Amino acid sequence: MKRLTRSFYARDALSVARDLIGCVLVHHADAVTSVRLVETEAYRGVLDPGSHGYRGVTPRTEVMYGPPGHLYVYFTYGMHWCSNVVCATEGVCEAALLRAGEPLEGIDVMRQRRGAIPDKMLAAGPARLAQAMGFDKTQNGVALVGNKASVYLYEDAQTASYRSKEIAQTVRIGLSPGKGDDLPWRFVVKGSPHASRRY
DNA sequence: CAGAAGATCTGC
DNA sequence: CAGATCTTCTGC
Repeated sequence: MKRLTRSFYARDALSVARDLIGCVLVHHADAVTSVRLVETEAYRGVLDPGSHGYRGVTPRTEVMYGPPGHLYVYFTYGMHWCSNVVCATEGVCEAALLRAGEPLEGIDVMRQRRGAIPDKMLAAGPARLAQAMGFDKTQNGVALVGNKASVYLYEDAQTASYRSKEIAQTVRIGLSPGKGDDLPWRFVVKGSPHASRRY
């Protein structure tokens, strides 16, 4: 297994989102939980009406405008947390939304967090994934790189096999008309039972 | 300072 | 298919 380093994140969000497919996301908390990503989306700051960073730096978006290789966690709809990895370089807002994954380690812990539901439902959606992984505002801004990181990503032998599966590139989910809903910046492993919706 | 929308999910 | 539920930002 090989940890993703700063140079992986220091690219445009579209490239990062695509290459995150098949990578493993890990959270070392009281217990260890991990998922293999099967669905991501790119959000591209000032280029992208769908991005929280479209209108520049605010208290909420400052993490995305910061250095790459950090986690951006936001709260929405009055009850959900969603997580992204920050891309590009400091001062440039780009991020990849972590939309769905296949549970690997800590499945029992994920069930404690999410309820007694099937594996394929534990992380099938950005808010479900964040809940299964135990992410909330505590993790907003944490570094994904460096030896002390408790949240990080890695690639392994299976990563290549996931990347060589058929990856669908589609429009993003949940955006209002005119807010970048026509941009094909979503990546999903075709036919994956762990995706937020079948494709 | 008020109002509206929101990168969603669950249960009816 | 509607309700939950509250943060964040915009406009006045």
